[in-house]
Amino acid sequence: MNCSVRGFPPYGYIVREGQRPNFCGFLVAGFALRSKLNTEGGRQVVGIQLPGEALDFQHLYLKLADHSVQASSAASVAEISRHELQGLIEKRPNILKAVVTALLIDASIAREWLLNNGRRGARQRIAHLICEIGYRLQHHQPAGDVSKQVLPITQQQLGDATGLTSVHVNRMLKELEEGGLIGRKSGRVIMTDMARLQRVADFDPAYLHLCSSQ
Amino acid sequence: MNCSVRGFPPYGYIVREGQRPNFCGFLVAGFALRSKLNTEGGRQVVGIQLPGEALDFQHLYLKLADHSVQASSAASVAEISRHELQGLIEKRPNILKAVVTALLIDASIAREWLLNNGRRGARQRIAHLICEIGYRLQHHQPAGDVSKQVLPITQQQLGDATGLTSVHVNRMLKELEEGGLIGRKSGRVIMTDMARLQRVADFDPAYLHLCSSQ
DNA sequence: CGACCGATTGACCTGCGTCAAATATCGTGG
DNA sequence: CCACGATATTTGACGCAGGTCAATCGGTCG
Repeated sequence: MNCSVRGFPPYGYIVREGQRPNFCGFLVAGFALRSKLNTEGGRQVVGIQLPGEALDFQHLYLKLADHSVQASSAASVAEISRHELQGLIEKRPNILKAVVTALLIDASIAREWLLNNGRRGARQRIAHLICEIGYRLQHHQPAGDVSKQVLPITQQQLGDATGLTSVHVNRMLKELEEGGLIGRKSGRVIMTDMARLQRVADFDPAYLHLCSSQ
Repeated sequence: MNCSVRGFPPYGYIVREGQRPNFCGFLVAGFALRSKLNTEGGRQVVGIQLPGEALDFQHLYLKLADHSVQASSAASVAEISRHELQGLIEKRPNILKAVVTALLIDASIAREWLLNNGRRGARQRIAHLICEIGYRLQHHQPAGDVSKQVLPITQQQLGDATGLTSVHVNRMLKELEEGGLIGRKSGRVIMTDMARLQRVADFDPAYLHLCSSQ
């Protein structure tokens, strides 16, 4: 199998909207954001990818990328040609199942984001997203202690993901901190009290399907 | 192949959130909505399905449904057991490709909805959704004339899909009508001027991937 | 040290929500 | 065909969550 690893700087584009990607990438290290723009320049983050996750199944059988994928920190990406991956899927039921399951989970997360951004107020909305990132981080590194890590997302990015302005995100983070629900470190978030935050956020991890693939 | 057709009344549940669906459904006639609820009872519509589309690929390899699917008019649904569909996918590359492509398009639509609901104002947001429904209707019935049809969605449902209240949807529809951008018939929307509406809505159909599966 | 990007804060404004009442539409049974 | 109830639309008055604008602060990197 032909597979190489490429490095990306922070803000480097891994896939650009409108482009035709010819390989499928897996995030080996670092973090990435999926995003779209409207014509007025508004940016919406439509997904967050953590180390170990796939980046480009989205375009496996489609001609053009409908959104961009961008490194949000220094990142390295393992690449396999799209054609080769298609071959693997058709021959190996295990791989087919893994790929489709990953796609289904991504879609489930997008739907939960729709609910979150559409039907929760700013405080809950931000708290919910923080919970999601915490859960997913923990799942990827069961040994690590999320309550001591600085989350890999800026206030600007939190705003772009929740449909809020960074100014308002800042106000809400201040409140959450004052309530003892989160910690801060030079402007970034630390999940010091997952249990309480989860209650405030109306967060139920079922949609992440962490241990429920069939 | 074992396949039966079932009828559903308006508002009948085809799949319930939290349930384990054991079959995959195809909408033969009528319309369906995908939706999720938060704990305060807020409802978010996360997708709309038109005749001819698949309803349950979402749960092909996942244990539990993360959202509900509900008929929004009288509907009939052709069902095939999930197990049987899994077998077909593994044996027939054509079917695999069709199923994955449908999933990818659904996911692309969800991402566009995130952008729409997060980064556009109420007027644009509603106009955009109307454009999408019009485009998809037209694609499913190339012979029909969308500009004469009443769209299969209520103002309440438009609100649940865009993250707005039905009251505000009503105000915006009134404005759109006064501007000559849409028609109305007993409270429902008619797309009388697709071209102009599209411009107002910042609508670009690329994300529907209507003719761009690989 | 200087430049730059992100976080922080305050003052002010507006788009959309809330509440509530009136009106229209549709399906059902008499 | 009409009366009725249930459901959806429509409208107005009012309030607030979150946006906008702008200035300041802080950390990081060359």
